[in-house]
Amino acid sequence: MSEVESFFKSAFSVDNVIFGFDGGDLRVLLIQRGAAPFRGKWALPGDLVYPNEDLDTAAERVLEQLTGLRGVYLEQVKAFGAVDRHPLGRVITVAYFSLIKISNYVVTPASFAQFAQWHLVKEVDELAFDHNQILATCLHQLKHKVRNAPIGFELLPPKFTLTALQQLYESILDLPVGGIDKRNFRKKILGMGVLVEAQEIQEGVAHRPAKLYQFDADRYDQLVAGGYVFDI
Amino acid sequence: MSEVESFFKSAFSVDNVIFGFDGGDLRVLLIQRGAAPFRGKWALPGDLVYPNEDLDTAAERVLEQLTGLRGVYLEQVKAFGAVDRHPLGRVITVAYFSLIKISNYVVTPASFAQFAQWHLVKEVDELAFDHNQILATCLHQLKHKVRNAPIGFELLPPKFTLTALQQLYESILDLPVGGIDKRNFRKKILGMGVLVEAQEIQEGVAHRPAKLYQFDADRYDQLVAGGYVFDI
DNA sequence: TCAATTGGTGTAAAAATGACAATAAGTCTG
DNA sequence: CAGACTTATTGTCATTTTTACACCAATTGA
Repeated sequence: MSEVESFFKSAFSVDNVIFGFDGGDLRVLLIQRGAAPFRGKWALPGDLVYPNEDLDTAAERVLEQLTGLRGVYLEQVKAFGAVDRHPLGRVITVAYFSLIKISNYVVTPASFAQFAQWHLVKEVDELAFDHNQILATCLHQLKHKVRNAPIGFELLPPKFTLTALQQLYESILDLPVGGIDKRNFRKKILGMGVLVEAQEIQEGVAHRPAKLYQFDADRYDQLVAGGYVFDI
Repeated sequence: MSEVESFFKSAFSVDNVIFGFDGGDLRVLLIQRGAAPFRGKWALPGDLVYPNEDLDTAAERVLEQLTGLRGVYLEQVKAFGAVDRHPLGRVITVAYFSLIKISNYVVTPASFAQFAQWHLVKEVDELAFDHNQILATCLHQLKHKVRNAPIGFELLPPKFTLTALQQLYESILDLPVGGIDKRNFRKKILGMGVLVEAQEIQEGVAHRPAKLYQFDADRYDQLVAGGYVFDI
């Protein structure tokens, strides 16, 4: 075997850290492994990358196989390449994270998974491989991203209240309830000019109904084109 | 060949984007390839990762082989994994960037390179593989990082003038000369409390000599431990 | 000594942030 | 239907941060 050939003995995988939000809590989608190694352990949904498949395409495929979902926010975080991270050989993995609204999707476990389940991020226990480390890195990235890009809005219904939006940020950023000042939050978010009133009010609540707002993507794109940087 | 085996036909490499500063300009270290593919083309210094070598270790090795340098700032950026990015097979590469002071190192080209040379970042032409894309991504990362971590100081002599420091930021951030207000810059950087006066002044200049300052790493670590976030 | 060059400094206006509490609009219960 | 309950909505003031801006100081060299 030539020296060059000895290098072509490796594989790579993608691991998706799919964060989900259900209206109150930040969760992450885990599968219970149905095959060795780590059979029975919870793990991030990942898969080997096909030889003729781009990395980004592979990440989209895994996401779609697990959630039936296309076109959501999906971003590469980084590669994890410790020599001994996979017991069966040299496998580098590339981590992606995405963020979806749990209620929009029915999770359909892939063949290599016995179960797929949404776990509270705060209660995740020991995972297979180096997945705890990957999760931690992606969680850090998520917190950074949610503050610097308008990705949070996709987790809410198209029309939402400002209180719901505030609670979403408090949940993802792991702040106590009310950790953000309500008046200052409203001043800031409305001051951005990317929300428009839906001209409707909340229904079915046993108290004063709140106004509903919508995210104005066109307006946001305009602002970005003019150099605007989202920051909350 | 089993299905699993068919996946272990890939290789990975690291490509280092080594930014250097020579007192005035931001440069990047490129090699001229001495072997196919892309023989004769300029490329980022990279190498295949040994089968029993961690990714981070490989990046450090490549950096050391090219510059004789250890212990400098080195950070993974992301993986690049388009199917056709390498003409000889499926090779994913993981990009790292580092930042060094050009005058500190003598570049010693590795075997696969005919020449290694510092190129002005602004004048880099067409590179081998997808290296233009990698360079662009790393440059973006560098600009972000230099604003949020005190990595710029390592590019200057241990004792430096505030004007030199300001010019360094202007150069890396691609701002016009004087693009940063001198008074505001000094107020901000001195207000951080991470610079101490060296109690010396500049010598050999045909004008009023400037005070020299030093970066106080201990003080910076203290501040970080207390929650301080570098931001310029 | 004077011209040339770069070093060093303060202030005021504007903008952003952060702290803080009372009234409004509904539902529900008795 | 009155009163209790719950959440929605709104503004001000003090503080901090940011930005814009111009003159005198120190040295070299002709």
